[in-house]
Amino acid sequence: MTRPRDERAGPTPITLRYDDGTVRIDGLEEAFVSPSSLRESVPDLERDPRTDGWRVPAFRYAALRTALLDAVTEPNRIDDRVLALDSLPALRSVYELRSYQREALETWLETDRWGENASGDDPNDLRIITAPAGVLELPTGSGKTVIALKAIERLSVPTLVVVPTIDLLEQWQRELEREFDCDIGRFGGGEQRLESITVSTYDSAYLKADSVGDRFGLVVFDEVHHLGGEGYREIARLLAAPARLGLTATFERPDDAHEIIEEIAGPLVHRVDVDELAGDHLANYDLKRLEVALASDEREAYERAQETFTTYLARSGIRMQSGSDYQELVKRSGSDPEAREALLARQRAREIMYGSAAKLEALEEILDDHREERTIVFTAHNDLAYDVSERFLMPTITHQTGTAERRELLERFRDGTYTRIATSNVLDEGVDVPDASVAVVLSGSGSEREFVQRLGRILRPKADGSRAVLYEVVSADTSEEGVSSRRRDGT
DNA sequence: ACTGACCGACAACCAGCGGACCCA
DNA sequence: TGGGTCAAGTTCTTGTCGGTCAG
Repeated sequence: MTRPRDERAGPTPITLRYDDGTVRIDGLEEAFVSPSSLRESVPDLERDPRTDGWRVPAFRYAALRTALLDAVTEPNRIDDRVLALDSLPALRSVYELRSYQREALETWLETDRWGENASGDDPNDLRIITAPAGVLELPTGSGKTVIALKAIERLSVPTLVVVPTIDLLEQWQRELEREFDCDIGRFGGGEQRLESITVSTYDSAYLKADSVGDRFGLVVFDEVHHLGGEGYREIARLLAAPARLGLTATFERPDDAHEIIEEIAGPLVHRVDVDELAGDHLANYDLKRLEVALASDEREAYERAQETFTTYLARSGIRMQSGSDYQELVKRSGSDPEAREALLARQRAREIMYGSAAKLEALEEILDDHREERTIVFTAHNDLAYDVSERFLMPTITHQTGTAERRELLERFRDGTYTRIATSNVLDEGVDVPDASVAVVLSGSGSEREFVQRLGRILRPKADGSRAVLYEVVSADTSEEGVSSRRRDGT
């Protein structure tokens, strides 16, 4: 299928093509456009010695196009062949947005950075009237999916939706099929099928992006914080899609990789806080923190392990003030057996304070207080999850739980056969967990993201309007107090 | 069709105390 | 002078996920 060449374009137009995750630019010098002037808005413009042209990573396409339209007097001299978009039936979504959802969507739409529509005779350009790019931060349970569905409807352009887990892959596929009544493609879970609207896992998108990067006008990154990973960020770089929407409940990352996400997916443009929605669209909630003491033998073992750790630090001159100091310790442990011993001792200390006997006592009381309520108990380690399971006779889900068993347990939890469930990190993200009203964080990391996700499990509005409770059980006089305050910094 | 084993990716990982050095 | 930066050889362990392949 060839497109008619524009006769009025005069001699040698600038040609843009998609090529393996990049945009190839030919005819720049012939049109008297200086590459250095383009570099201001397209920093990674590079000469390609093999083709004697220029090249940018595909994610710069929108910026490149805008810059070129500014630099060229006659728009016709740009022959834009980057996107190869299929036609799409008119999309109609029946969802009514809530007011905060509408506000988020409109803010995102206003981030348009598409240049004026240039070569108007190309059906491929006409489809895209705007190219917004940005990230929305909204709490779990606030209906992020619905906003994305509306965004897809508004742009009505072939769209790739990228999600972290197979569970989410299936949820999105169902939603999209129901909403738009057309075939939905799928990359992931053993299937590689391209359609105008396609859902993909991050892993499959990583494998396919360079070959299908010209087929979408819009890309939606669900749980966009994953895009900060070293490998996953390539996905966004290889796609030419000028419109980008990122969704997450917790945008900022401790490693500052959100700055990279802003570059490749768009800046954070709108955020809604949990407390703005609590009581109205989400359940009201209480946070309770219980401190428990270590038993004397635990205390002794804890101090001994901590001692081993700190003595090594003192002897080796590591200051342990920031993350890089910790990295340093880890590096040394590769060659220095004493450093390794110190790290293992620290690990033992953590296991002791995370799984102390008194925590199980405290849990017993909590469970007594909430007998008939649906309760999820979270732990940091599988061992503790299994301990809880054994002592209180409640089912456990860890990553070792098979898919069939996992599905059955969640189903029974949903229908009320089980009112309690214990889990490690499995249910933090991406799994469709039935609503609960009580969450007990028996142990966990200092991650604010983990905390927010666990809190999200109890925030769906209750039918009777009752409040949800999240308990944190912390070992007193241990470094867990610091861990606990770190994770709650954002709330 | 499902399962288990394997692999790679990702994330969290954080006593406190100072000292040498560089640059504006 | 005052304030910010920061070591080297490439890195602990645990937990979780997706993709792949064999049976």
